[in-house]
Amino acid sequence: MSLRNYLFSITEPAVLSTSLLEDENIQFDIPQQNSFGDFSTNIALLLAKKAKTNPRQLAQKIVDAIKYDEQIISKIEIAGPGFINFFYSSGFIANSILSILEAKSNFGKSDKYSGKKANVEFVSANPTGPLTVGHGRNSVFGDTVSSLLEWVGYSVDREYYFNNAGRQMRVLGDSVRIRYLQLLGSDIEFPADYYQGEYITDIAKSLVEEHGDKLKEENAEGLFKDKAENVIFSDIKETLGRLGIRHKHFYNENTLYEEGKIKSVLNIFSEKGMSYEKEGATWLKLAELGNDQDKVIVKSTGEPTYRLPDIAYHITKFERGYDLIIDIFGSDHKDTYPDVLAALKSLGYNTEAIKVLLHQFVTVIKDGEVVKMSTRKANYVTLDELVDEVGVDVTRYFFNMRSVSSHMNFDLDLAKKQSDDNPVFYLQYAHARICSIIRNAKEAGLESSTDSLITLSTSEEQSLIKKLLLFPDIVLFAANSFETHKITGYLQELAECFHRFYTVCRIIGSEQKLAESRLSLALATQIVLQNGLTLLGLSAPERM
RNA sequence: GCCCCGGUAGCUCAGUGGAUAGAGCGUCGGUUUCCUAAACCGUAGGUCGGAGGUUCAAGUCCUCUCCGGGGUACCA
Repeated sequence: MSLRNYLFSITEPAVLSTSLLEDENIQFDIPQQNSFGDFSTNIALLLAKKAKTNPRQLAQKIVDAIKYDEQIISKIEIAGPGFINFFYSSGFIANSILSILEAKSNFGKSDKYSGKKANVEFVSANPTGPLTVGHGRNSVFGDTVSSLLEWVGYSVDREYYFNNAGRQMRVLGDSVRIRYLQLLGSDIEFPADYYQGEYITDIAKSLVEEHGDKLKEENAEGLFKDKAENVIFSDIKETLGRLGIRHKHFYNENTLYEEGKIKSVLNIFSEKGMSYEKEGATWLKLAELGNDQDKVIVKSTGEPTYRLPDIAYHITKFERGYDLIIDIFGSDHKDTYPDVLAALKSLGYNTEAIKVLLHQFVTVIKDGEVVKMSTRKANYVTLDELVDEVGVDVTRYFFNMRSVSSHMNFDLDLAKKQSDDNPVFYLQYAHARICSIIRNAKEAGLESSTDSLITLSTSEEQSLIKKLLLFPDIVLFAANSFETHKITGYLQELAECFHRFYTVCRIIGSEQKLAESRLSLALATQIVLQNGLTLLGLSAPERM
């Protein structure tokens, strides 16, 4: 039982006994100041009005009714306007690290959602060019959210949705074709709105090498497009692979056409009277569903707009039996998904199961200037270049350390310059330090023991243990809110607690029982650091 | 016009309606006969964009407003 759960178990009956608890949830916060205890609740402040009494009197009444184990809780105080502050006994805290040492790599995991299936769709960039730093945020965040969900029991399928047909891809194929002709000496002009990137020329070069001038009469959509798609897609997968990201499914939009799912959705809309024809196009009655206005789902050219396959695609996710469906988009998709959700809802699907997580844009700053990202204009910094410069760990850490709702500034020069002094190294260093202690202890013949954990009583030791015990709560909280930056923030605080402990509390050379206990504490810290780093997809180095 | 996100220390950003608003980097100063100084300790730095309101309590919730970003297609 976590520390928080124990408090709930003793406090709820006490509050109930005052006959005041109805729908109020008892919250336990960790106060900023140690003098306010290990945990604090404001329940008396919230219920005072209902109880027609003042908060402090009510708090006293509740405290009097709390039955607790004095081995666990050392004291309960009322403070300020009516807070109830709980102090755990230091012996109980110290012995709690047993749970960490026993759980090992499972510490922090829970089975809260076991048996549930989740689908997390992310990256989903069409194969028109290399992944950029902008895609990096989506990729890393999506992968980490997936891991978080796995840690709380979900079975997670990572999915990549792509489209290798349509106008974009025609332009891509034609871009390669024109570069190919230019390489063969043609003075044909390269249109300004075609893909300007150098990778296009590279692909054209390899075609020249493979086929000579035999492709002069080929059209854009055949070999040129296919070659471009294959090369680009394998680059994308390689980049993701470097970051440790592997999708289980690559879902091709084309499948929806081949399997008749587009037609079938169209038929349903038509049968239900949800669509109509106007000016040669097919419109969906979104206004009736509470959205701003009706939107086109099939253009007058006969081509569907993106909404139609998106709807059909999400239907397949429901059909595939997912309990939780997560879509990770950049903020530029803000106005597209409400249409899809409204349509799905009207078809009887439970759209509560769909969570659309929008992340704000990454502003890349290079040489002191903002880089305006555009694949078409070849004005971008690729994700590969970023990984080359700062490494996998820094890249993953950086994209996970900010709330996704915040616009992120990514100063490349700074990231490079600070790579020796980066926050990720701070916590990796804590891990390496522990590994070093373990090596030295072995040499000195010191073995860890949990027989006298009660000797861990200094404020540095106690703070560290309390921080360690918090990990499962943080994981669950982060998973429920899909916030990976809660994990990076927590690990940062944990490393800080450890470094302080390390500075003040010597292990090897201390009195035997104390040394054994402190070594146990170091081992427990190593477990939590390693688990946290693993969850984020970062390495836990043994030496630095 | 309308919709979404942001505005908190010099910079980048945390901050469950709670007690004296925090961290990292940068400033300035200190710590090493001792398990890794990629560390630790201290210092300075704030009208939480602005104005109203709700509340015992507002950086946090509501209204209005200013600034920056994104969107508002028969593009995706």
